[in-house]
Amino acid sequence: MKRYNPKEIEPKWQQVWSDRQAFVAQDFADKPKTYISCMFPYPSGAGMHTGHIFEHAIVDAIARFSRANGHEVMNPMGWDSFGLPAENYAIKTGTPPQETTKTNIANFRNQLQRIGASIDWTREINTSDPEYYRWTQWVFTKFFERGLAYQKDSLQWWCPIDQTVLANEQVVNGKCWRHDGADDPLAEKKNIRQWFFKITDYADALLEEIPALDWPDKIKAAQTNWIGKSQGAEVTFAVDGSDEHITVFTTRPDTIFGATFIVLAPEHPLARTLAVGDYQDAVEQYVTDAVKKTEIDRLNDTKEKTGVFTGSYAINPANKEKIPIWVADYVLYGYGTGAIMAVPAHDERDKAFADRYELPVIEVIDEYNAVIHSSQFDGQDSSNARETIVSWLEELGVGQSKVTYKMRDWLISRQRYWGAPIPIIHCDEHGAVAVPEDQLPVVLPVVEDFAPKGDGKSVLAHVDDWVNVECPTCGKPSRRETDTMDGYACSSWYLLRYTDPQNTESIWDSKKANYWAPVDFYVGGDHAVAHLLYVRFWTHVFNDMGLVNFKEPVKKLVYHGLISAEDGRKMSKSLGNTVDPLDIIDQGYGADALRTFELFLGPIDENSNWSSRGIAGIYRFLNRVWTLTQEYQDAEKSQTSSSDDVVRRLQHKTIRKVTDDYRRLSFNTAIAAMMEYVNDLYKLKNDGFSEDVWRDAIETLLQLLAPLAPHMSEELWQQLGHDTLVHETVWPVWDDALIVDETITIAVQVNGKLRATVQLPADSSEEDVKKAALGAENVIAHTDGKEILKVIYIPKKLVNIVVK
RNA sequence: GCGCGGGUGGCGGAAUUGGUAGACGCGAGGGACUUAAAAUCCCUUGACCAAAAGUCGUGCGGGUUCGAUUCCCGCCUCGCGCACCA
Repeated sequence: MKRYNPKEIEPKWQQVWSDRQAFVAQDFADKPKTYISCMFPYPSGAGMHTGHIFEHAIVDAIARFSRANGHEVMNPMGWDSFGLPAENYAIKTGTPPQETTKTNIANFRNQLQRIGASIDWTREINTSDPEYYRWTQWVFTKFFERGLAYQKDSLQWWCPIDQTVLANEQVVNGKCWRHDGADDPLAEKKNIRQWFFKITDYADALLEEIPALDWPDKIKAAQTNWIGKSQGAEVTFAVDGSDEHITVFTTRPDTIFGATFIVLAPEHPLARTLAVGDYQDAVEQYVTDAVKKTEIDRLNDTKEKTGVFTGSYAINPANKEKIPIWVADYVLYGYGTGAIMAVPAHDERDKAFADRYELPVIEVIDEYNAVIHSSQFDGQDSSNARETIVSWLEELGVGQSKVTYKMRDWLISRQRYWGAPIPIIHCDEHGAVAVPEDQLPVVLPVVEDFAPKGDGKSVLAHVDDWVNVECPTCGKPSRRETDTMDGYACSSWYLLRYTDPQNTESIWDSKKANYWAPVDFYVGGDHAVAHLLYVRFWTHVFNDMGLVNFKEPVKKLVYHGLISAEDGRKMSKSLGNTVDPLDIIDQGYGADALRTFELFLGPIDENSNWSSRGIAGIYRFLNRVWTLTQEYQDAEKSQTSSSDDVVRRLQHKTIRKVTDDYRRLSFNTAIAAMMEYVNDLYKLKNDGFSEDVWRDAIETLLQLLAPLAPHMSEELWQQLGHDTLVHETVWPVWDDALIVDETITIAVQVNGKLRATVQLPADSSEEDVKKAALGAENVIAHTDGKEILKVIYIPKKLVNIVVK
């Protein structure tokens, strides 16, 4: 009898799959298609740990299941290879990111091959490949043409020592992360010209599609929140004794009679100009300090609201009252108009502020939600008053209804080397000019020294022969844009590139994109808003450009949990608690046990922990499948066996259960069902093997198992005499007639408590069942001498006898 | 603070539509095989009880129902996301 040896069979089948090009996806195949993808990885130097393998085990199980169900499956792979770690490594070691990326990709590819992932490697893409980012840049130029890419000044963190822009998370205790000692200066805020994508133009379109997405509610809610649409009004307040006006945004125009002061964000242009007399110095100081705070700091200061009076007053257009104008950092410049009318009676934050600075509070909504102290509007329902007051303000010419979003435009400039260069040339005469399509890609030049020069620019700014070019429009000496694009730009369209990855003429052939996409299953466990919103945004634009005939890129989002280390902490190299998948495979467990085990840990959308003991249980199970198949092959087989009917029934029940579980992506219960099946077959084999029924039972098992443990399934499939791959045979179908049990077990309750179970023929009538239930020994004991009020009958399940 | 999920044996988890709570696995205990061990196979394993019977038991407190892990109300608690968005 052959022994189960994953080390031998796994490389063998990986080679066979590769030789036969078993997973190459055919365009326009004459069968249903399934397009499935994971969120492509950043190829880090550390490689993948067993936590990462979870995602690939899910993808591969779905891909193989779909293939076995007669679908043409595209399961591609690519690399999100631009990013900071490679660049920082280059700064430290001088090794160009191009090189480290290449090495890391080779490592990732090897890991995926060794777990037996059924990937179509002919579609491999890599975001840092010029042939790829050429089209990222092309999209940028199209966005630029459409007014969706634009430059504007924006306040950014700046390190005065390194003379460089800092990301929010690089500011520690108000100082640059590299210079946060006691003597080091505070980081500053500087106005810098940056590139943005106008995602706000698509706020409504993106919001509208959310309800129809087959995505987890959690992600849909997160995106809805992020877009943050709110209906309200803009109201203009005149400044007393001045020509200036302040426009505020409010969602509660019904409370305008209760507005007792105005608050401006510190960044608001009028904050300084409205400061008068003795108040000027304090306002100046407050604004300077506030601008320096990160938004995170402002958040932490929530408990204590601070602000300063400008000395100026505004006129409340509703009641003509003179109300003071304050500056406070609890008002954000980036939202609404950066100014609010404060209604302390009906807003907690305004109340806290009013309490602290002893500002007046006027109630304008009573406990019945009716408007009071509001002149002609008194008595109206507050929600009704929202409309009538806005109409009134409109008539007065000081207000209009207005929709506002929390979402801001997407800042995409990065003063970094390792990214796709923004394809723009700055000309004195023509301003920002897009690099013409026939001059793309703008190839990232190889440099010697990757360290930032301290001027806040990417090192690209110092590659003179790269930077200095002619203006495409007039030919005069001009300079290239030296910022690169946010990595999220590269990942916003890769799912569509997979449909036509080698196209050198256009970003993709629309026929191919429309055939494969949208993605049927997109598997990931991260990026609830950022990437998953950006990829939707780009696809909406592609739809407007006529490049695809759909708006939404992802039909079903499979959002999985994370597998942490055995100690319950997140797996990380620095904690030293990672588990290397290749180690597990090489220890002898093999890839099949690894994959199956990870899917057995629990429901895929929940978090779980790695367990070095648990995998042994799965390995035992696979061994039993192996042994059973060997014993069948080696045994003297008869034509029929006494347990044939039972075997057949179990087989069909298991097909139904496992198929159903796979369809709802409930892999842990599918595995449990197969274990039960194998355990049952183990007992039944003592009755002897019958040739056909057992062959059928075992072949079914191999087919059901193949999406999870493909190597073993192929091997045993071959041993049983097949020369095709497992998935090339049609997925087993169950016969309902064979599943029906001959006897049924009925639970018998008395007053809802289980007192007995009775066995009856499956076709017993309601009367028979009730009779048997009432006649059960222990039931008689509990009903004897009591009045039976009623008998509840649930067919094939239970009888509940209600007694007094 | 708001939003979205969770809380079931020693542990991971199952119960898909309100119908026998604890499938399957891990761990533990016992047995078979073995000179012995590993491996393998079989049995037991929610708590109380010697056992049958019984009682209790799905975070806590109520409710609806013949019947609630499942539905409703009010809490506690853990995780994740967003966070002064007017």
